[in-house]
Amino acid sequence: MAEPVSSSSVAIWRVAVPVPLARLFDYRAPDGHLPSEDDIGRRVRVPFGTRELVGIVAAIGVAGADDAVGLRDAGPALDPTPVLQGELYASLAWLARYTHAPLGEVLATALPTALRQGDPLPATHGWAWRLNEAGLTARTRLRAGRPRQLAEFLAAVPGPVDEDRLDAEFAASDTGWRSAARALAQRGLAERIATTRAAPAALPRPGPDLNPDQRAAVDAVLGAGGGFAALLLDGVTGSGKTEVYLHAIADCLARGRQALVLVPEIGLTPQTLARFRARLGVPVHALHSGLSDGERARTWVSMARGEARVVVGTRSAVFLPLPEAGLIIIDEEHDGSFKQLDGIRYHARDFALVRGKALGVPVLLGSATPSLESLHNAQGGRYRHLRLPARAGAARPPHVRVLDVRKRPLEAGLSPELLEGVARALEAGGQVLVFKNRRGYAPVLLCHDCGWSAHCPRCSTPEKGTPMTVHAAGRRLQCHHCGTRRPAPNACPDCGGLALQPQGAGTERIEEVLSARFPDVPVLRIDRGTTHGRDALEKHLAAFGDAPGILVGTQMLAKGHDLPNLILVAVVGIDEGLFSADFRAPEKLAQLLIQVAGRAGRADKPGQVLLQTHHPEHPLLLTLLDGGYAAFAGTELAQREVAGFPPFGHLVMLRAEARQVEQANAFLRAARAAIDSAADELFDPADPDAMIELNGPLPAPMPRRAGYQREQLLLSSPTRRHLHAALDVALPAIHALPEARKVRWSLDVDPTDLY
DNA sequence: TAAGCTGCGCAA
DNA sequence: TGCGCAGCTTAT
Repeated sequence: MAEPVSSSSVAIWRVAVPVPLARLFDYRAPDGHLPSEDDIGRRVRVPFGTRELVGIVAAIGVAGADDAVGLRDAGPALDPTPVLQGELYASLAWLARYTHAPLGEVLATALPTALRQGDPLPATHGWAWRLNEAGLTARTRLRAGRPRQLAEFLAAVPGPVDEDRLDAEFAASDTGWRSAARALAQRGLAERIATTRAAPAALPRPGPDLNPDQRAAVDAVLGAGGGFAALLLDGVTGSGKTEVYLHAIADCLARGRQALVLVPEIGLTPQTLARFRARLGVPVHALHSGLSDGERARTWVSMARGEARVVVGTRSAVFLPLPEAGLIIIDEEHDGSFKQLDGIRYHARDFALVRGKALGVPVLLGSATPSLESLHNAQGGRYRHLRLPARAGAARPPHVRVLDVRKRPLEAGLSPELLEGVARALEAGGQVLVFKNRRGYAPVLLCHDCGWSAHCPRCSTPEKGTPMTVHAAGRRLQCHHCGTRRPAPNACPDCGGLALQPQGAGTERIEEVLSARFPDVPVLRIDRGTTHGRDALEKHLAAFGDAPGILVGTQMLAKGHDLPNLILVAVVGIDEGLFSADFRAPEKLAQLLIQVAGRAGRADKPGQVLLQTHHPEHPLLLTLLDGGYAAFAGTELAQREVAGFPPFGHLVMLRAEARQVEQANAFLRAARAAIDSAADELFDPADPDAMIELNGPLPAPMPRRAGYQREQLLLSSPTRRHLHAALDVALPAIHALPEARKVRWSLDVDPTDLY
């Protein structure tokens, strides 16, 4: 591979630099360096303008001395071997092409912050504890207690004991072993020593027996024979998806392979980790935003070295190296947090599938409410569809009752029937969850007599205007999309009735009303206002306990911490979700309703769900109640097909923001012209799917944010290929537009939210 | 994107 | 003449 470099030629590194420029930059490699394919993927510090940046060698070359004259010198490579290589490097290069983002930015995004900044690779050795001579003799004289218990354990196990093993061994204790170890060390009885960490052998502990459905699902994963397969595990809440994961991971570990589990941001709780750790018998690494840069880099590197075997992580964990990959799991695959909304706008679930295919390992997507994309793929035979219909144990699904609240007197949006239901549940000694997906202010002005609600005259989809938000104690209406304001009408424009009311309060007002009405029980509000930080939700819920009480909150409550005594879920304020302009709103609402309803009655107590609405005849609700999520998905997919929306059509969103609307608009008009001409150039009359539809420029649903005017241009096509081909042609021209200098713009392939 | 130009308006 | 700053150019 290495070519001799004569004195008249120099080795060139073509470096991917983390700047928004879609090209590589050439540097001279250090004197005497023999260019090698092994350079690709190594980090290198390079001068860039007046700055110095850390880039990744993306290609190598040799130049004659004359050609190299204009080139600057790269610093020495920061790594002896590539940090990004093999499948990961290739998949990231694919991602750069797919997202139309510069390779340097994509590669930088994939690296943990510490490595991105050029820090040396962290040591990944582990620590272990052992008793010294003094400890061995003194241990029997120790007082009963945690240090004594630890000393006995260290004495009973031959050799030093890894901290990971101690973590697993003492996982159940609330105090842990670390303070005990410190106490022993202080008395000179025990010592901590560094260990080189080989890949540990798995010692899984048996879990509960699998039911036939779970067994079949596990067999399907194992039946993939270690090759690529996409499997959709479609299982209702409480049907035991995690057990399937654990068995599949245990098998993966037994084959000496690594497993990666992606979970939504809210799903990575200490309880989840504890369950994985207790069962798998190997260290389970967590990767999430709450960790320090150092910890993230350590996990990344130990995965690259094959030392770490299992990682449970959020979105960015999809960038972990998997040199000995065996299995990738995406839990709650429908969850919106897998899509990155700024920077490199990747979708972790979709990228995980790309990686699984490249790695030749099964990818297991789990959800009680699968995304329509995944269901469509399952129906088309691209994914294996695995179902877990039964709830584990004897628990029955909750009974759902719709409360038609038209013409009913409401207090903070709560009907008498709902309040009565709450009272009865509390009297029965149970807990109640009141779910309201808005906090802060009244989101709609609604006619109590006929169901009319105020819509913005200037913002609309083809079918329906967007609801206006009530401000100033009901005196004013404001559109959150375009900023339009007008006084609230006194009478309903539809029926002339005078029963116009700001509809529903946010969670705060609901909390207030419920506290006043039920002063004898705790009322706990859970939303982004009261609950932020990693473990805040778990802590709140743990403190809430099992005694009768009321939880009020937003979608944060749809997940997390099992509440065995929760016997009533009351859902209020979903009406605005029924009429949202976003084409994904029905899907999100259906998923949310199913998820939150699934929280009721998990133990042996039957659960009840009260669904309060002004639109009891809304097709979404009827379909969902009648046929469940599967029926909803069927009708919704049919509508998506008619509208040409995903998964039948493919979208790309071009967004622009500027101080003046006209600047954003001018840029998008010019971009549209560039895309139009690219599409014309590529148009093949023999291929009717080749057409690209352009929609815009239009104001973004939230047209003004932080002082910037935001406009957008939506591209859609029945096939991805044509969309990408047109963008490949048009984007260099768009980058070069004079109008582009006056705006901040971005491209979002497969946008999940159209704003 | 971020740093460093250039050219202009303005105060002295 | 010296400054602040907006608007541009440029990155190997």
